[in-house]
Amino acid sequence: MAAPARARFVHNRSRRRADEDDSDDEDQRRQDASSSSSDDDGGEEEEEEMEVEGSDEEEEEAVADEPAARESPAAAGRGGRKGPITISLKKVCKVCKKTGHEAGFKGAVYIDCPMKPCFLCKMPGHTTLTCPHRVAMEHGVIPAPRRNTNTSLDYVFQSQVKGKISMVKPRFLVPNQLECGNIKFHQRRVTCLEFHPTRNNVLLSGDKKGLLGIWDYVKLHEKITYDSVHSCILNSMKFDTANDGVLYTASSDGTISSTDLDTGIGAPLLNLNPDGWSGPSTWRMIYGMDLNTEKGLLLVADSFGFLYLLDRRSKERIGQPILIHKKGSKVTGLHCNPAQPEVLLSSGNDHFARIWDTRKLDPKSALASLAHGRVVNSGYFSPRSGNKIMTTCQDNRIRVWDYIFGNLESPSREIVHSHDFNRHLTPFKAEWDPKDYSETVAVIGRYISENYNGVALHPIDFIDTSTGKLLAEVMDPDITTISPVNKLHPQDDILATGSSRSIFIWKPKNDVDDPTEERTSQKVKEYVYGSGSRKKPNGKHDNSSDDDSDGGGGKSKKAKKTRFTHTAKGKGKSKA
DNA sequence: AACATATGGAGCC
DNA sequence: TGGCTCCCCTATGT
Repeated sequence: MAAPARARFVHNRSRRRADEDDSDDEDQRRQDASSSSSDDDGGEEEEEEMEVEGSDEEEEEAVADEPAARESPAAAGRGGRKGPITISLKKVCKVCKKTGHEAGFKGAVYIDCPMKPCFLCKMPGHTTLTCPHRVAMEHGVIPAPRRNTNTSLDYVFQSQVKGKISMVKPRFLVPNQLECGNIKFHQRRVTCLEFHPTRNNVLLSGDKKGLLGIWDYVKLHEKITYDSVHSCILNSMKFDTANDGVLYTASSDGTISSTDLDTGIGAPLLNLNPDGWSGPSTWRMIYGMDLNTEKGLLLVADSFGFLYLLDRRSKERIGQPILIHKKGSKVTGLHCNPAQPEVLLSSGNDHFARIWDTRKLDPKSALASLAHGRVVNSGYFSPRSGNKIMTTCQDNRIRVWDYIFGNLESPSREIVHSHDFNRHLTPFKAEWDPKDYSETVAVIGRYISENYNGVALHPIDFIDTSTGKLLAEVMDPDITTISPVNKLHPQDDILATGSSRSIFIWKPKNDVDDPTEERTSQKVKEYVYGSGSRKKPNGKHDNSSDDDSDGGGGKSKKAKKTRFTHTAKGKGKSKA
C-alpha cells in the first residue's frame, strides 16, 4: 500500500533529521572534552594529528606551546607574532585523510565525507544527508522528454502494442512482513534466487560457492542442496519452461549445467574452460544466460564479451562466439524479450546495454546501444509486453526506456537510487514485478542505510518506475545487512530476499492485525541447517579458500544430494 | 574488541 | 596493454 508506506517514510525522514542534530551535539561535546581517543574502528594509524591552525573557524582550539608546531609553515605565516600558539587536536577523516571533520557512523547515522561527491547521486557540493534525492525520494527522477519518433514504426507500436500494456494499476500488495525466519544454509553470500515456476512454495537459491539450494519455504525441512554442480559463484538460474523439471545454471566456473530437479542428475551443457586453470587472463566466467524457449536456444555470455548460442537438446554450439561487448569485458546479463524471444538485451561492463536480433548476429549488428555512466549490472525487458527496458547501473541510477521502438538515444527516465557497487556484495539488480500488468513496479535493495529507531537498516525498495516514486520500503529490525538479491513471486504476493548468507521470505502484512505493531517484540527465528555454520563435521574450520578461480573445470558434475533437517532456535539479539 | 580477509572496478603510470 | 593502488555506509570469523 502506497500511502502508509509513504507516511512511514516521511516519519522516518524527520526522525533522521533529529538524529543528525543529536549527533552534531554529540560531536561537539566530545570534541570539547578533547583528546579522548574515541577512534572507532582501527585501520588508520595517525589517530590524532597535531597541527597549527591558522584559521579561526575551528572552535575546538587548545592553547599549547608545542615546539614542533612552532616550526610549521602555518605558524610562520602568522607573521611571527609571539604569543600563545593555538593548535588543535583533530580527528583525521578516514575517507579523505584530511582534518577538521570525520566521516562514518555516528550511532545509526552515517556522516559522509564532505570532500567527496555525494554517495547517493555522485554529484559534488553536498552529502547524502542533504542530497535532494534522499530528502525527497519521490523527486529523485531526472526527467527526460517523452520522445515520439513519429515514424511509421512508432505508429504501429502505439496502436498495436501499447494497447497490451494495462493502464490500470492492479491491486498492489507489498510483501513487507517477514513470513518465515532467517533461513541459513548457505555458507557464502547468496547470489541468485528463483521461484519454481510451477511448484508452489519452492524456492531455488544459489551462492558464491556454487551451492544450489532447492527448498520449500512452507515446509522448511524439505530442502535439498547440490554442492557439486558448480565450483564457484552461481550467477544465474533459468527454468526450462518446456520441461520445468530442468534447471539451467550459469557459473563463474565457466560452465552451464542442466540439473534434473527430480533425480538430481546434473549434466554439463557447456564448459568454457576445458583446459582448466591457467591464470585469470584466460579463465572464462559466465554471468549472463537466458533461454529462448521458442527455439530451444540457450544464450550464454562470458566475461570476455562473447555470446554463445547453444542448442539445449543437442548441447551443441551454434556458430562461433560473437563479440557483443567490448573485448575482454564482462557481459553481466542477458535477457530475451518475453514477447519476441529473438530480441535479446545484453548488459556489460563496458558501460553499455545492447539490443540484438539473435537471427542475424554479428559484432556490429546491435539494434541499439544504450550508453550508461558506469558498469551495467542488469538489463531487463518489461515482463509482459517486453516494450520497456529497465537497467541497473553502478552510477546509482535505474534507467527506464519506455518504448523500445522509439528513440533509444537517452532513457525515458533516470531514477537516482542507492545501489553502489561493493566487491563484497552481490551486484544490485532492479527487477520488474512480474505480476504488475502496468509494468511499472520494480524492486531493488538499497545500499545506504536509514536510521530506523536508532538502528541503521537497509530497506528493500519498491519503486514506481514511471514516476520514480518510492512506493514502499521493506525492512525488519532484525535484518541489519544489505539485501542485494530480491525476487518477486510470479503469481503470489511474496518476496524472497537474499541478504548475505541468509534468505528471507516476505508476505503482505495481514490487514486484520492493526497498527498495534505487536511484531516489535517478536524476534526473527533463525533456521540454521546442518551445514550452516561453516564448520566441517569434524569440528575443524572450513579453511578452504574463497578463491573463485580454482580449477572447477575438471570436476565431476555429478550432483550430490544432501538432506538436512532444520533446527529452529530463537534468536535473542538485543538492539538499542 | 580489534583484527584479517574475501574481493571488482576505476584510475593511474 | 598490464600492473599497481585505492576505494572506505560489508559481513564474518578469529
